Order: sequence, then structure tokens, then C-alpha cells
Amino acid sequence: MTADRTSALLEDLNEEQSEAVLYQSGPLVVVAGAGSGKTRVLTRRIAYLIAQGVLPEQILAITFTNKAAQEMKSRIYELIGETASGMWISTFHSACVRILRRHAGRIGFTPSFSIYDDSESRRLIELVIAHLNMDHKRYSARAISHIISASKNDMYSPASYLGKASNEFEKSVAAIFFEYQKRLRDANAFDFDDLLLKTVELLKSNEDLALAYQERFYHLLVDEYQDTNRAQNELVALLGAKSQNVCVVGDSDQSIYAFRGANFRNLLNFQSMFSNAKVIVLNQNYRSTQNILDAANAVIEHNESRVKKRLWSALGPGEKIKIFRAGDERYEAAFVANEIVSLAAGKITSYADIAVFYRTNAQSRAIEEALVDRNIAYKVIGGIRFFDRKEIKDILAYMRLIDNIRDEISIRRVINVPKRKIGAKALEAIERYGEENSLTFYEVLLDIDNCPLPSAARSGVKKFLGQLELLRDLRDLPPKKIMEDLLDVTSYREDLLEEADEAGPLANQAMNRLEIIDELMSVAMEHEDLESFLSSTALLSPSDDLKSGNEAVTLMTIHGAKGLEFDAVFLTGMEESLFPHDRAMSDPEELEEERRLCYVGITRARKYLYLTHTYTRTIFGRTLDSLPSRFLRELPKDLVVDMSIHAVRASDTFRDAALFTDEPEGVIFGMGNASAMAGSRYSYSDIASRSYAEKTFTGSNRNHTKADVRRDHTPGEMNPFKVRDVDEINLFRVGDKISHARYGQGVVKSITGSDGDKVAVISFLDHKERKFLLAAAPIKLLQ
DNA sequence: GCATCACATGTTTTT
DNA sequence: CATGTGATGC
Repeated sequence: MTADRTSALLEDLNEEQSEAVLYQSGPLVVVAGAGSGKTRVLTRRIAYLIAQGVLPEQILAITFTNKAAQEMKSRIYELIGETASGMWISTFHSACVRILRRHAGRIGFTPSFSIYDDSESRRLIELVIAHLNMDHKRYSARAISHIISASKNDMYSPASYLGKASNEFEKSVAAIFFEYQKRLRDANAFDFDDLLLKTVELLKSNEDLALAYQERFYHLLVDEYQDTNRAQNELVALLGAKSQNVCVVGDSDQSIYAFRGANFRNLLNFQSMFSNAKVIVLNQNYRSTQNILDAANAVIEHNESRVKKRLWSALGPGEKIKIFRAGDERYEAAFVANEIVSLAAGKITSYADIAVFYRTNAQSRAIEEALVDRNIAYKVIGGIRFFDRKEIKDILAYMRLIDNIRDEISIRRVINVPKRKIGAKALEAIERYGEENSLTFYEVLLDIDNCPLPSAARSGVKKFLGQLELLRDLRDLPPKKIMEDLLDVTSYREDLLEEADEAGPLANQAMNRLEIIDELMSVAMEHEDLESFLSSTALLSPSDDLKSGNEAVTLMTIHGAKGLEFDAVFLTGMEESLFPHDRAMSDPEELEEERRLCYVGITRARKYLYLTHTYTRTIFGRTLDSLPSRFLRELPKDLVVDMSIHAVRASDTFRDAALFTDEPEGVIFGMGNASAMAGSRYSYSDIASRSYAEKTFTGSNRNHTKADVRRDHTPGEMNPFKVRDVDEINLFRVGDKISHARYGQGVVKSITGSDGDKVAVISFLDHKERKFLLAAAPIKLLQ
């Protein structure tokens, strides 16, 4: 390669980055802090390798999500063009599926195996528990599936799990584990964990294959290595054993998936796996302002078990971090929405540069409502996957069966969809017959004439099998064609159309489902063959739904935000028990993971960072007082500005009123937004744009029923303000700006009654009007 | 076998 | 709160 092209690849790289790109061969660890340009390093390194004569086929690049893989692919295409095709850039799971599809026969599966997601695997475990006559209360499928999954992530087989089982419970779990694996095999199916595990197993038990892949993937590059689990780590060890050309990139401070088996020590211990691995550290951050980095550094330094490092930026201090404390989650949401309006009116040109993060998906709702109110386009990433919807699962089950008729879970799912008179009783009879004659579920269906059943159910089964027979002939057609035919053959679409024609509340739902089916159809069109369609739909995650370029604010969990960046970031729900989450607070290791999560959240922001929290929050129907997150306390005071309203903080009801004692430097919330607020008020009832906002909502189809009117203020619960006398009451005039302890800022619309009975109607930021007795309302005049 | 209702139940993060 | 499950009645 010419010196020119090399220097083009190194352009705008710093010394360490260049070193990582150029490092010739042998194991390499790039310890890459947040925003330190690791994707740039990875893509340039790949381009450089190819320029050096490495064939694209010899490169395997592993990313964390399909979305990240897509991103990396397109960036490499930009660098080297078509040469890049032929290179494997995928997630661990997708890569394993590709390998398994080729060699499944070697481990007793066929290439058309099904992939069970969590809910399907749990369903199978339920069946096993019932089959073994175990008490389903004592052995909940949820808990057992957790245990089995964790064991698999640690590479335990049923036998080795039994070996270390020390009590009755664990022995029973082992029994379930054994039967579960048998049923998976009978169904020709892998669960998510098996995709990794069985690939390792395949390569370990077939030296020729191991050698072939070791030679084929002469260069291995793995991103986000801190989030690999044991199986993934072993796979890397296995594939890299011969060439030793393994480059892993990661940041142990950003390890946030321990709950599903990830172990950041895989990154720290990489050198013990590949001795004489070269270590390169990237500490310069190109993303965020120094204030944001200082905040992130300060928080993460509270973790005991970590390797010390400090990010720095050349971008200057930038703005301070804004803290806001709201009465409740609706006010918090109103604040976020208002700030977004004001950001978009000035500092930030596109909604796409703004993101709102939260710890749990359930928190999105209040924020969505506030955004809808202000007519701000948004998209929610995560929550329930598109592919988790009922109708999608039904159709996919049929498509799977066309490929893999032994798939018991899919058979059970659709054998009676549409209705074929095969109910619970019939299924029981089929199971019993199978047990008595040692037949798998599918084998009983083939022998249905001999199975004792009501005749209606028997002919239902025959009808089902007949339809499948018909559909299986279409196996080699494009997935879109298959899907169309199956909708016809099963009358699935017809039934929905009928339902949609009928009047009543169901019609709307049916219409909605038809639309969703159309969406699936367009996904099917992107694939040429059934198996590629099935593989990719099985492995897509909610974050893969993220479409770029949309002019919309992004809402997602902090987990979902990994690897992304935005000009402005709102970290909401910064409260004890929520973030750090209740379930993580008692265990120091889990608490440190929460802190890493916080670190990840903070470092997503380029320029503007907001941290918000509330006085009270309603979770699962209960309203609870909330305390500020300990992570807020860990922020150096000189980096933050408190935008909360003084009146609210004066309350002695709240134990932590002294958390931020500095005078706020910023304007009291709302002042800067007055015009924006007035503007949005008129667009509130704009139905057309509202439905746009809902359309952009890609995650689920939750309806936006406004949360019902809030219960009236309960005396004593939160009334930090004393009862007023007549003189004080008379200070309030129509048009006055006030702030309310719970609902925040508002304007007095009218006052009726006299003296101590005066009642004010106040309009709040959420555009709702509420009535208050002036003598007692927890409000305070502003200005 | 299926629809409907009441109740309970469990709720972090996700490849 | 919202979803799922279980019991009841048709």
C-alpha cells in the first residue's frame, strides 16, 4: 500500500489511536474510554488490514448489537467500498447462527433449527415443569429459566450442574434442565444461550472445524469486550488460538450487563488468555465537554473495584450540568419537554440530537405524554420489541414451522390459531399419548388417528397439518411470498379483515394488527430466503429498531444508550431505589454496576447534560416519596447548576432539602421558556401532529390514554406551606405566576369566593387546570 | 371449548 | 398499573 493511503487512514487520529490501527499482528487490547474514538480505531484498523493485503473473508468483527454492526459496515464501506463485502461483521449471536446453520448436523440438529427467545424458552420450561409433575408455584418457570440461563452463561451442562447441585431444589432444577435440553433437541431448537454454547461445543468437539475457522478468521476484532460472558470469552479464545490476531476493545467502566452473565474481568484478564498482548489506552475524549467528563470521572471514582483512569477533553469546560427537582414524574416530564422546546429554539437544531434516558422502560410514559402535549416528535427505543407482538409471533411461528416442523413451541402457539377446536383438553390428550408411546409432540400429530381425541379436535389437527403441508411446499420461495400465502391459507388475514369491518372497539385493534402485519411484510421483502429472514428476526433487539435521521427526540433506557451520543442528554429519575435500582442497592457489586450505568449515561452527552429527579413518584399505582440519587451527591458542586424552584426546596417535609444549598445560578425554571410555552399551548389540540408523534413511536403500541386526573392533594402528605391569613390570600391576583409544590409552575386563571374561602383556578405547565383553596394550597407567588 | 370476569401477581436493565 | 392467570359460566 502506498504511504499516501496509510496516512489518509491515520488522518485525524492521535498517537495512541494510530498505534492501535497500525499494530501489526498478535493480541491487542484497546482500553477505550467513553467517546475516545474506538469505533474510528476499529474501522480504520480493518481498512488498514485490508490495505495490507488481508482478505475481507479473513476478518471477523464482532459488535454488541446488530445496529452497531450495521453502523460499522457502512463506515467501512465508506473507507474501502465494495471490498468490504465478504467480511463478517455481526454480533456474537448472529455469527454463531451462521456457523451453526452450516454444521448443525454435527451436533444432532438440522440446519433449519429454530431460535427460541426468552419467552419461548420460558414456555418450554413451563411445559417441562408440568411434564415432570412439579409444583409450578415452587418451581416458577421464570426463576428456573433464570438459573438455567445463568448456568449456561457459565458453561454448565445439565450434567455438570447436577454435579454441583447441593440440595433438593438444585437437584430438581437439574432434572428440569436435563428435560429442557432434551425437548429443545426434539424441537430442533436452540435458545439464545445455546447459540453461543453449542457453537463452542461444536468447535471443541470437531477439531477440523475449529482449525478451519481459526484459519479463516485470521483477524478477530471484538468491540465492547467488557460485556462478554464466559461462553463468548471462550469462543474468542478458541477462534484466536492459532493466529493470535485478536484485537479486543472495551472499557471496564462501561460494563453494564453483569446481570446477564457479562464479566468485565474478561477484558482485564485478556492478557492472561493471550500472553504478551499489547495494551493501548485511549483516554482522550472527543465527544464531551470537560465539565461533563469531570462529572463522569467524579461519579465513577466512587467505585472500589476498577482500574483508575481519567478522561480528558480538548473541547473546553462547556456549560454546567443542570439539575432539576420536580414535584412528581409528570412535572419532571413537563420540565424535560419544556427544556427540549427551548433547546430546539436555540442551541440545538434538530430533535434528533436530543435524548431522554431513564432507568426503567416504565418511566417513558410520563415523558411521552409531556412530549405529545408539546407536539414534539419522539421515538421510543426498547420496551417491547416489534417482534414480540402477538400477531407477529403468530406469523413467525408459521414461518418457522415451514422451515422446521418439529418446533414444538411454534406448533403449540398456532395449532389453534385461527381456531380449530383444539383446546387445552385436546392438547393434554396429545401430551399423554406422547408420554405413553415415547413420541415427541410432532410425532403424535402424525399418528393422530390413533390418539384418543374428540372427533372435532382430531379433524382440527388434520386441517392444521394439511395447511402446513401445503405451506411447506413454498419453503424455497421468497419470504414475502410465503408470508402472503400463509395469511391466505390459514385465513389469518381474512379473519382480521372481518373483525375490522365489524363495528365496536375490536375493529380498531384489528386494523392496527393489519398494519403491523404490513410492517412485517416489508421486513420480509428485505430477505431473499426464509432462513435468513428467520435468523435476523430472531436476533433483532429493540435498539436495532433505531432508525437514524429521524427528526425526533430519542427516548430509551440507559442500557439502550450504550455506544450512542447526543448533543443534549436528559437523565431522568435520578432517585434512590430507581437509580440505583432497589434490587441493586444491597449488593456492592450490583451497586457498582449501577454506578457504571450512570457513568455510561453521563458520557453520552456532548454539550448539555440535565439530571432530573422528583419528590414523589408513582410506581405500580403507589405514590412514594423519593430521595435524590446518591449519584447526584457524588457530583462536584461547582459543576452543577440547580434549576429547581426555591419554594419547593424550602419544604421541611423533605429530609434532604440541604442537598444543593448553593444559590442557583440559572434562571428559575420556566422564565426562559415563556414564549415557547405559549406557542405550544395552541398546538396542543392539533390532532394531526399528535398522531405523528405516535407514529414515530416505534417501540410498542401502548395507547396514550392520559393518566387520570390526579387525586386531590391529601392534607399532611406534603404541605410545607402554612395556612394563610386573609391579607396573604388577597395577595394572589389573576395572571400571577405561582409555583406549586407538586405541579410546579402555573398561572392563576381565575379567583372565586371571598376571604378564607377563595378558590383559585390555576393552569399548569402540563396544560391542566386545577382548583385550589388559596388559604391552604401549597403554592407560592413567584417574582 | 370458549368467553368473560375477578383476582392476584409481579414488575431492572436485554443479546 | 397492566398484564397474566385462574375460576366460573355458557
